[in-house]
Amino acid sequence: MRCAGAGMASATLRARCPEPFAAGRGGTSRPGGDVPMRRLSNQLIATRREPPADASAVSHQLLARAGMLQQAGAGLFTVGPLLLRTLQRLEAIIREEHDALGCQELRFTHLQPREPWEASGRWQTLTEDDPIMLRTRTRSGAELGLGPTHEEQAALFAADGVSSHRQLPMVLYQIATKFRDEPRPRSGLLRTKEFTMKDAYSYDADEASAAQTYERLAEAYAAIFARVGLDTLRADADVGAMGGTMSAEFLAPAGIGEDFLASSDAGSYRANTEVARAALVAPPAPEQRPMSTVETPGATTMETLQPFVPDVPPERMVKTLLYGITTAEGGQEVIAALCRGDRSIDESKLAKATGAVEVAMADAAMIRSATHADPGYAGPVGLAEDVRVVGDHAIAEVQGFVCGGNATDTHHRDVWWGRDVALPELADLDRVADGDPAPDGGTLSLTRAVEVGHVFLLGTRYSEALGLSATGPDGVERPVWMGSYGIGIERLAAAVVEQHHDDKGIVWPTAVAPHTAVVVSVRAGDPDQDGLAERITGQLLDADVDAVWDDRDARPGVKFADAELIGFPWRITAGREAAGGRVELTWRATGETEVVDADYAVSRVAEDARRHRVRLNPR
RNA sequence: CGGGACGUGGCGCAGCUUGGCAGCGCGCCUGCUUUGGGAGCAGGAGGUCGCCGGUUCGAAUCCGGCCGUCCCGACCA
Repeated sequence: MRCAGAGMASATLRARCPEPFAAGRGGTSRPGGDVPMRRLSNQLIATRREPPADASAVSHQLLARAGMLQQAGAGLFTVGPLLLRTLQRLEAIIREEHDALGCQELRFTHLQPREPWEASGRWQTLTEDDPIMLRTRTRSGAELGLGPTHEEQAALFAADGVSSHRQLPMVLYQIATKFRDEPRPRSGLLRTKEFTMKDAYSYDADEASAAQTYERLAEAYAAIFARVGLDTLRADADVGAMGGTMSAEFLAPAGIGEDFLASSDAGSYRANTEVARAALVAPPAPEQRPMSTVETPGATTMETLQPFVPDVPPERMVKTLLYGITTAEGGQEVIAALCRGDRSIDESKLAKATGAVEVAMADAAMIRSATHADPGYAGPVGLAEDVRVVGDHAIAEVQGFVCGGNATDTHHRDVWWGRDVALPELADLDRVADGDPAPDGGTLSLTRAVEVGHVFLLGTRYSEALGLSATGPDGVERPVWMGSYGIGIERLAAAVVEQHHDDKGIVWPTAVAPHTAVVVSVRAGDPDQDGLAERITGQLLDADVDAVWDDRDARPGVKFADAELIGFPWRITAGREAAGGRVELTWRATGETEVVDADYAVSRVAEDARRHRVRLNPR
């Protein structure tokens, strides 16, 4: 990395070089000055025509083809120099938005002692029940977890310094590596075992203040994703294993997403399908008639049942599905889950409602023992005593319904809750689907999406467990309200690629591109072209534009294809008209090209860069 | 963890059914020509066929075990 040189633009370029290399040393064989890192000929550009066979997600394929990524193992990736620049830009944007709110950056340890995890009650959960935390032992026998998250440490750090409400509210954050032993890493960078995360922790004296802080962080998240150029929606989410009182996630619609976002066309309702509710209209109750039994040979599904009870619509039926669940303590239990005949059960909601760690459809033997019938005839009336019954809220509104008779080829009709059978425990078990009525009066549609950010209002769980409290204005000491806020950096980059690409490659938004502009000299060695290209590169750098010069001795087609695959927002091409000081200016997103004076190209790109300025080295 | 697939030069793949010299495309190296959309010609380098064991005169190929990777599901802070 030598930085001296005698080329025409070397004075300006030299100013950009790291101090120790900025002076001394002789010339170079390369034409026109010498700022190696600003020349693609000195960088490793390992583009490929074809993606590795293991890459299936578009973002994984394109990042791998662009040479920005290399897989080290399942869910483990080496981030190449170009991708690192993008990650650094993402981090810079996140820092700026957090610092603007007065958040303070710090760094927790990756290795965390067992004891605080014991104190919060999460050691067992995270190392045994759902062993997502990798752990190890020191030579002296101390047990350590490799941090999958840092609530415990966040509570402990604050406990050491916070004692009064006057020090609050406060937000601490870090940007650091997280380790999670994911059972199934997938889709390239979207789900990995090791990744960079921005995690923030908020501290407030009371709930009202905590809710405000939570809201401000959520707004900052929206601002961050907007700057990044990622289309995201904020949605109500599952509080999950974190525990807490409120939670929202930021979902970036993308075909590869693991989450489903239910959103209303009326615009005011959005939720992850894990918690989404449809606004179901209760079917009108029929005239009271005594419960009766109907012979229904072979009617083991809603469709085959319908002809036997033609006057009863599916919404006036109650479906009974039997599940075998595994509880957190390892126990096995049979659950009868009830929903309306026209609806279905969301198994993740069922798991949450029953406290199950695992839910599976019951097998035929379990069904026979619970119902004394072949599969397909289960119902709430007369189930085996030891079967726990849980119903979706919507079934409470259904009366005079049809349900399985717990005898082969038999159903009951005109069943009334309270009269014929007790209304069971109720919970939200309903699986929402495309076209369902939304709570805000609109219609729900489901979209695949990538979860790029998640915010939690935690309450006082961790502060109580770890001794974090503050004295209020009334002189009473109370546990501090905490919140926790995460953004996955690599996943964010991958989501951007999922949303911004075309058949030629990646189309980075300006704010997060590895470089804002690439200057291409069409024929390496042509003095006019090289001279102009280097001059432009220098001018761009002086204008604070992150530019590189593709000075490689390669055919133009290769350079163009690489520029498009890597996805630089701007390409300035010094070619035929270089001698006259004219270049082509190409906007990657549209492919639009115009022939302009070099100075105009520089100012045009500089203007775009200014609009999307990201400070890579703050302070 | 359940189901499915795959593992052969750097990358993508064929060969395996029916055992008999390890191949193709891209990339790489050298030379000449070429030079505005992934160049042409000529020459060349590069592979313990994932690992271990078995069967066989002989194994990339058949058998067993193991490891690794991907996809679907389960799970997911």
